[in-house]
Amino acid sequence: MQRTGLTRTAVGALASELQANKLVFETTPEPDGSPGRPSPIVTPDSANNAVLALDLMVDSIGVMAVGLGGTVLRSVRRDRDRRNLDGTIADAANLIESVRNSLEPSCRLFGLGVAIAGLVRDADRAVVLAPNLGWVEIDVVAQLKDLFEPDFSIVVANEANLGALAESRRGSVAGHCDVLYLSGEVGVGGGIIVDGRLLTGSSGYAGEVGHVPVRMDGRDCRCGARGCLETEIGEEALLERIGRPPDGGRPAIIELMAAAEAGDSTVLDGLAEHSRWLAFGLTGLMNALNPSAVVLGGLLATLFPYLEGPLRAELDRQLFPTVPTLQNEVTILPSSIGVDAPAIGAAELAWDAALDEELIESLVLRST
Amino acid sequence: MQRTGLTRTAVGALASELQANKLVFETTPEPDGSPGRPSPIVTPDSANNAVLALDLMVDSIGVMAVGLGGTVLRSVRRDRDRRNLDGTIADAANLIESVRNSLEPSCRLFGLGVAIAGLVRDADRAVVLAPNLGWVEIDVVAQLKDLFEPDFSIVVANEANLGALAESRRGSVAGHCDVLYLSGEVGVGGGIIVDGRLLTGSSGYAGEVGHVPVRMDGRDCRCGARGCLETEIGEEALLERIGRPPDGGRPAIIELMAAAEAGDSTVLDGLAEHSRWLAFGLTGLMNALNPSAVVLGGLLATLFPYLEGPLRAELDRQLFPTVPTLQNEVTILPSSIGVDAPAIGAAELAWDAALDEELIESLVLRST
DNA sequence: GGATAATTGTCAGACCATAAAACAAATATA
DNA sequence: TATATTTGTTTTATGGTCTGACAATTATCC
Repeated sequence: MQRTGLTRTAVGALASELQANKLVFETTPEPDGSPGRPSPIVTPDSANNAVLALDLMVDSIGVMAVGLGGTVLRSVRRDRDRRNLDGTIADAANLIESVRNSLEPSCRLFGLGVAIAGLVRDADRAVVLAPNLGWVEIDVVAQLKDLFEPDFSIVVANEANLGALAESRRGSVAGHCDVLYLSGEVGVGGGIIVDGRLLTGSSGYAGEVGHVPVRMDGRDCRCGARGCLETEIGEEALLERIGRPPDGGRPAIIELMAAAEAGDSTVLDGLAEHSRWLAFGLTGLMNALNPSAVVLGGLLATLFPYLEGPLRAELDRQLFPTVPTLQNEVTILPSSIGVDAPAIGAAELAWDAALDEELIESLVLRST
Repeated sequence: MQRTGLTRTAVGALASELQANKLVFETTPEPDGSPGRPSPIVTPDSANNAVLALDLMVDSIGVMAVGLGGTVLRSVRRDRDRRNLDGTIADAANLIESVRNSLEPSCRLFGLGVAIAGLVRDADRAVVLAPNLGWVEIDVVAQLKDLFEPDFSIVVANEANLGALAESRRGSVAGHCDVLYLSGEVGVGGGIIVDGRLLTGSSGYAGEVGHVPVRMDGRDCRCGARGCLETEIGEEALLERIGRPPDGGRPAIIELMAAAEAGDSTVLDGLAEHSRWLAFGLTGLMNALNPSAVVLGGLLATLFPYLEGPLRAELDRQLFPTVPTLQNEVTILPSSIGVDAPAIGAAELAWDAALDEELIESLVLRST
């Protein structure tokens, strides 16, 4: 019955402890036609137990409250128009306060997860470099901790890494334990899930799949290197490839989608070429990591209907073509969460930290 | 004192249990000048507890006996001259028997680890494809199990993956938890260590870093794809780059080393170009995985003195040059184990499986 | 509708690993 | 020789889980 290998006794003890801590409540189930005494359904009390998530993207700030179990209780997003650090932090603080005040007074908060479009050092959770935010060596936790109790748990991680976590737990590939996530906008980021856990690497910088080099004589990348995947499958590369000004932004993409819809062969050819470069980058990562699923986010999710065909065709040619079964073992899907993926991932991370602490706390309480 | 957080009591109980099982013995230590009662030194009884390792390489077969703690008790290698499956298996069986018979009669065997130059499916430990051995869908465990008791533990994994495991535990980067290993011979393989564990991926095919594509208009690869890293940094590519016949094999490499030693500028230029491609491939993997150490094996270890300079220079240009501290955080070293790395890794894997089983067994024994 | 089977919660007792505390043993130093 | 220091050992306590018996709740069969 239970996958954990625990007995009814132990499960019951744990469940009643969670109930005593008001983390879950039990309901009597609908009769389902099976014989025997029915098991009560334990439901996480998501309305009264939540974490906050903050997503600092390049051109918007998102704040969420996510209940235990993953229910999104509140979600707000506003444009990021104040481009200096203090202004961004102030806007974020205001959003956080408004979300916090909109929650029921009975709702307990267990932590804050922050998603950042930049490199986050694992050791001190500091932002080492966020080129698109204009940050270098910023201690985000220090900037935000005055909003909360002194011991309030704040965790920080890379935006795309958290997007990967969100997709692998709540998104289109929920249940997959080995996931490669790749999200393209102006910048290209990603994340790697191994055995259900986010791969952080030794310092926390893992998952920078946008900067896998794919073309030795390629364009200069904003990271300072040359020929990165980002310079081939980022937004600017796509627009340039199709003969549009590379700084056209979202309106240009919308126009491009319309042209593709109308069958514009220049645009479709450009998207096919785009797919080939995407496949080229994915092949290496898939051969190195052997994921069971690949999720494409951001612009790549938007364009997925036009990318999928040429992408699969190219992968068929590149992914160990001598072992044809290999290709069928991997699922390739667009993101199902979309722009909120990093925030949802940040909430997941905050919950992970909070539940770890809860566990430790309960052990300590027991021993006193 | 102890890193595990256990008390003296618990450590003592575990140690005496291991001693009762004749897995370890205790010795009185040399006086070291510090006050207090000295702790006895527990030493794994490597002479009386061993696993076997079999390494099926392209042109040789290696068999080892490795004691508890990693001591190599026996190691033999012979050329693989019989090219059919039955012949190879027969030779392997003979080698295994001779090694087994050479051990003390008191020595208990806890399992066999097999390293294979091919793709190994995790689910059933079968060899899906070993192009250089000429194998497709071979159940190696079935081929070998008649040599042993019916319930003898046999584990199988990819040769380069096991090389990575060996280097991360017993080799030049012992102690590092996040390691990228890349070994080049005719074929290029590798392995990825995450948090001290071998990354297998969802099906067991992870670590095929030789087939990361690096050049869209590159040469055809034996894997069926085009432009794989192997086609740029494999032995054949190196010889061709320097103007030698690509099938020169080891004699050609020895001659090439001599020319490099003598300062032949064509050869040195070729090795620098080789290093640039190596750096190109490594950059992507390092950005994706953020390892704390990179180990180069096989031909790349042999050539390391000539590759290191240009390799580091190229990595300086490619690895997030805007964050200069990043490059200093990673150690890059040649393999210190050499050709025996896969066999030692296979022994490690066999020990892992055996100790898991020991643990389970002791738990079962307790409860009866 | 009542008896039976099936399934699960709950309680009491036991077990096992570890922790805590006191004591013994072994070493260095004054 | 005495004392301090460090560690092994023994005894007792504790906490989480398992076992087994019993109670509770549902479906099905007659």
